[in-house]
This record gives sequence, structure tokens and C-alpha cells, in this order.
Amino acid sequence: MPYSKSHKQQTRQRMLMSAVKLFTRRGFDNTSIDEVMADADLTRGAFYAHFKSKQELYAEAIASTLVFSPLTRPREADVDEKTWLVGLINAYLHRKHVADAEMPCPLAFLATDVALQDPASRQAYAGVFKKMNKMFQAYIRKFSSADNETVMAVTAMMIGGVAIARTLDEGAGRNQLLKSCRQQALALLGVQE
Amino acid sequence: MPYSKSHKQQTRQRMLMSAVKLFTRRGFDNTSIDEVMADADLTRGAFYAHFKSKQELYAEAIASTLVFSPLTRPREADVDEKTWLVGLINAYLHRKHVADAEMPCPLAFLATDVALQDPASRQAYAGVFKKMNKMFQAYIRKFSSADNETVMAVTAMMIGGVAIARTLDEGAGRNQLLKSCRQQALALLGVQE
DNA sequence: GTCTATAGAAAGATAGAC
DNA sequence: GTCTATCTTTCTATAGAC
Repeated sequence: MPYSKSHKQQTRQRMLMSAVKLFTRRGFDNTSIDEVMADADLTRGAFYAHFKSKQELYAEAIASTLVFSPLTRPREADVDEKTWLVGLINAYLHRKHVADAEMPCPLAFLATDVALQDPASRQAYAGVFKKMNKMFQAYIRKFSSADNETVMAVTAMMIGGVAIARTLDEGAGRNQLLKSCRQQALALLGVQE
Repeated sequence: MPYSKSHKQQTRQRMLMSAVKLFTRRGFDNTSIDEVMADADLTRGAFYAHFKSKQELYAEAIASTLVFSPLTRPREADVDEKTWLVGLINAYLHRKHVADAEMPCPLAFLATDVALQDPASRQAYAGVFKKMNKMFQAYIRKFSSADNETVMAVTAMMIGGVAIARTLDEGAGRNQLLKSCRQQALALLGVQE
């Protein structure tokens, strides 16, 4: 057996990472299987040993992003919970996230892209959105009285803010939008510094 | 001269209307020139007498949508200004807008689609976004103390809410998101009924 | 499992008749 | 200005060697 099971798993994982990176920045149609495979140091032909179609790769890539969210990772021990969450919100609605984050948020970058794809992809996106909201809600409850509806609306504002900021030229307009969303998000959650 | 100038203008206008309709629902890549021309009762070959490329059509289609916004139209005389605006916000964040509006909002439906296109298209989108915000801000000032930053954040929430709602299956989850955004938008603007 | 080669389809853009 | 016909490129997906 020239290729072990774990080798296949590793290859598949590399393909998924490349897919997340490329799909998130360039969307479904502007990303080719060739590019994903090249980014994973493979060639086109190897693709179908791992996924049955480009759509399947897209759906799985989106589903796989949940684990990269800072919300799913343990925070550093020397920051208190509130400070940590405020930091996450500020970083999310920051020009660096919009312009050149290493791992930008697919919920913001792919919002309208996903709406055009097959049901499996939309369900993957919806699943990530719902789980993020649940974690966000569970977290905020520790130090704020904001209810679940408020958290969901704030999430929409954050995602919308980043998505729109991406369409604006870098500079004043974009920064102004992000700043407005930052302020209002923190105010709605009652966690203003 | 077998074709008058006004005939060309009318044809061009029909093409733009078809482009708005198709691009908004299906994005740039999933809409072909063929489909736009067929919708305008023309054939492929006639396209390049009016636009020099598909990208140019996309940019002009987006720019042309400003005049369809309810914000740019006179409101009916028998509703007061506050009631009218609250009605617009409720209709925007409504499942009918998401599922089957005749003229859905391109800002929400194309947010991440535009980010992938050429500078002219992004500037067209940014121009519509900024003008909508200006009108929204001028309007709200008449009966609310919400400042411009708040209005801009509310706009991001409305656009984000509709964009995300589109990715969710019709039903409870989608309606819950829209309702949360409706409530928080009205609360932020201080125009709760 | 991964490679090279290629089939097959879709769609943007152009040519030339009317 | 609008039509039909076509060139050309791109890319998904498959075939077959190793």
C-alpha cells in the first residue's frame, strides 16, 4: 500500500485549507480547482480522489472554518472575558481584517456568494452562522444583559459592515463605516469601555 | 437613418433594466450576456453596440438602481414621515424582500459579488451606498436624534441582515434573524412604535 | 493517490450580412 | 442597430499510465 490512510487525510486537509483561503477571498466562480490544487502542491487530476465535485469542496471548506474562529479557541489567561470579547469585535471590524487578514471571516466575505450555490453549501454557511451566534450569545451572557435577539442583530451588523467595507476603496469611507459599526456594536451589547 | 437616437436610448434602457434584474438575483458570473439580451428581447450580437463589455454593463446597472430606491421617491401624502420610514425599514427587513421582491436591493444582494469586480463596479456600488446613507441621514434628522454614525451602522445591519437571511432556508431561522434586525434597527434610530 | 492528457461545455467577444 | 455564425479561452470532469 504505497499511500497510507493518514497520508490521504493529510492531503485532504491541505486541500481544504487551500480551498478556504482561495474561496473566501475570491468566491466560488473566481476560484478554479487548478488553483486550489496548485496551492496545495498537487495537480488537477488528483482532485477527484478526494472530492466528488467543486461544489462539494466549497461546502466542506465553509463547514471547516468554524474551528478557526477565535470564539472557538481558549482565550489567553491574563485577559478578562469582557476585555477579550471587546478586542475580538474591534479586530473583526478593523481595516486589517478587511484588507489583508490571513484568515478572513467567510461569513462576511462569502455572504452573497453562498446564496447562489447549492443547498449543501448554504446549509454549511447557515450552520457556521448559527453556531457562531450560539457561542457569542453564551459568552456575552457572562457580563452583559443583552438578549439573544440583540446578539444576532449585532452579528448581522458586523458581517454587513465588513462585507460592505470590502466594496469601498481603502481610506476614509471604509474606516468611517467600520468605526461606526464598532461603536454601535459595543453600545448595543452594553460593553463599552 | 433606420434607427433613431431615441430608439437606441430605449433599447439601452431595456438592457439596463434586464441587467439589474438578473445581476441582482444571480450575481455577475451566473448571469450571461445571452440571458440579459434575451430578457430584453434582443440577441447576443446587438450587445456591443451599447456596452463595451460585460463589466461595463454590470457597473452601469448598479449605478442605475439608485432611482428605484423608495428613499428617492416622494412618499404618499397621507402618511407622516416617521411612519413612512418605519414602514420602509420593516419592508426592507422582511421575508418578502428576501424571497421574492420584484426589485430587491442590490446593496444587500450583491455585497460580496461587487467586491470581486473591477474598480468601476465597486465605485458604482460605493456611490449608491453613500448616497443612500446621505438620504437616510437627512430624513431621520427630522424626527430622531440619531447621528450619522448610528445611521450608517443601522444601514450595515439592514444590508447584512438581508444578505445573511438569503443564505438561510426559508422558515424560522430566517424570520428570526430579520425580526431581530428590525427591532434593533428601530431601537437604534429611536423610532420604535 | 497522483500524474499528464483530453474530452466537452459554457460563455465573452468579434465578423460580416442586412 | 440587430442579426447569425464563429473564434477563442477557460474550466469542470474524466481516462489511463505509473
